[in-house]
Amino acid sequence: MTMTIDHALGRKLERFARLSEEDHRALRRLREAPLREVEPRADLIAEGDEPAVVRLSESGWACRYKHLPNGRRQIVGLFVPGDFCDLNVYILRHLDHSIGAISKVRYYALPPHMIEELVHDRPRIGKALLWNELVQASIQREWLLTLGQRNARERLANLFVEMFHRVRSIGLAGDGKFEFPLTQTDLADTTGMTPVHTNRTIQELRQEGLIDMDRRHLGICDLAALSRLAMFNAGYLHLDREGETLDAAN
Amino acid sequence: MTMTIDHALGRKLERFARLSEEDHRALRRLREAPLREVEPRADLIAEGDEPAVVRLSESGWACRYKHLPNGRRQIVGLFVPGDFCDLNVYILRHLDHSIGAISKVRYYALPPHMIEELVHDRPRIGKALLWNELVQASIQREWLLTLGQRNARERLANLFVEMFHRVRSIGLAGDGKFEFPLTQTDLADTTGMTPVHTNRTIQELRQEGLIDMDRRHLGICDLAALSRLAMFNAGYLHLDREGETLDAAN
DNA sequence: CGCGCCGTTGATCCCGGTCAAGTTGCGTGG
DNA sequence: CCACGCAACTTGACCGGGATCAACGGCGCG
Repeated sequence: MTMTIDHALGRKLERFARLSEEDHRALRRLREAPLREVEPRADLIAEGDEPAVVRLSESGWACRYKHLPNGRRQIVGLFVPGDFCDLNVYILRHLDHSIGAISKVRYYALPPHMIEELVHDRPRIGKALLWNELVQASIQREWLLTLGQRNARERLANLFVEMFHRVRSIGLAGDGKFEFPLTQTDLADTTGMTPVHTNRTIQELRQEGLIDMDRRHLGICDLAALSRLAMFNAGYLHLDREGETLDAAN
Repeated sequence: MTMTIDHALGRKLERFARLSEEDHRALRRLREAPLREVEPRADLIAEGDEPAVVRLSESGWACRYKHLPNGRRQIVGLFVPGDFCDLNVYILRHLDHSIGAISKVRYYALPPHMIEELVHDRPRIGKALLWNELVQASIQREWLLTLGQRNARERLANLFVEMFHRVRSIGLAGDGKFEFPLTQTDLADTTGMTPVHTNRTIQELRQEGLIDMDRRHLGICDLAALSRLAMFNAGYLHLDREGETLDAAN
């Protein structure tokens, strides 16, 4: 079951500001941009490239990652449908990281002027986009906390709970079970651990009845316990409808 | 030796866009905002507070940090003079982290409308500020790479080289020696290690003739070797004058 | 002059890394 | 329909970087 991207995106942005019918129309117009498709494991854009377009994910999962010269890889961000991969980075001359597809990804390649016009014509959307970027930055800070201070079980637990909330917020995980296409190696590169230890830790969580995970699905069996283990603090996702005040009627 | 903040800030922003005399005048006017002072170890703002002003650091070092319920602390960002602590976060309802002073910090408390007017009146400054935020985000990504994939020596080496470049870019470290007020405990909270291991690792780097560090100064003795050890890749700081094109004359 | 923070040192432990082999499952082609 | 191949997952044995626990020394400050 797929959903149109302006739907997922609109749904996300509405967490910050209630959008008018006109706003939603403007978002739907983003679908006029070319739709591109990349296979799993392929790059959307690689480090050093000059970013020319803004990528808006339509379906599939992708990740932002960086390499060290010794070959080690760190995933520094995950994208689900409705996420902008690089809303602003076209400002920078060269990209300092790469973006790769995890599952098959389809995305809209928006020319920067399209964003600039959208922000100009629909200031409430512009503000919501800024808010969205701030949430992304907040997630990055939480990931720093995770890598610096959480142990193996806490790292995985926190990632699972976060992604559950993020996927649910776009309406794709109502029942606690959702598509989760990361391999254990991807998980290892995300949590800064080895694949072997990632595997063993996942098995622990499984045996304790906290999660139910197969090759491409993740089930959260005991959200409360998992959140407690992770020391999950929902605040950083800013899930509460912060922008009740910023109403379309105003 | 202190320097006026608009000087440090202007210098930084000019890495992206050449500013006109009018632009510089507008930056200088930021100094009309109230100047506040906080003692070392005190907070500028704490998690959960409602951010009401934009803080522009004038002198001293500060850090952004997060706590886990078990008491562990992670520093997720460092601020030197001329840095905005939270250019945009007043958009968010509640702060998801705290900002604390490391040395004595003086900062301008800018009302949000002052920034909004500045960005509106001087679009080139607005664009330079956006660029500056993107560089901050890039630094966060590199820190994720550090915490996930670098070992103890590499972590410290990378931090030292990064801060050297950042301090030099505001004109405070011409000779490779500069003020560095972090305690070893602060360093431990930044690198995700224990104070004990931080201490031992610093001693290694000292004995190898890479650094020269006393209670509040850091000297980079062998920048090339330290950069190599850290696998430092200057790209993420976007130090090259990226915005030659965005000239004030245009 | 004494208290507290910071840096230093030593002894010991353990979480997670490393190395090395399987095993399972799925897509591909004969 | 089966054989093959590859990628992902699993398991076991061992190792080691960094954590932990516990003192102690130095220096800045009241």
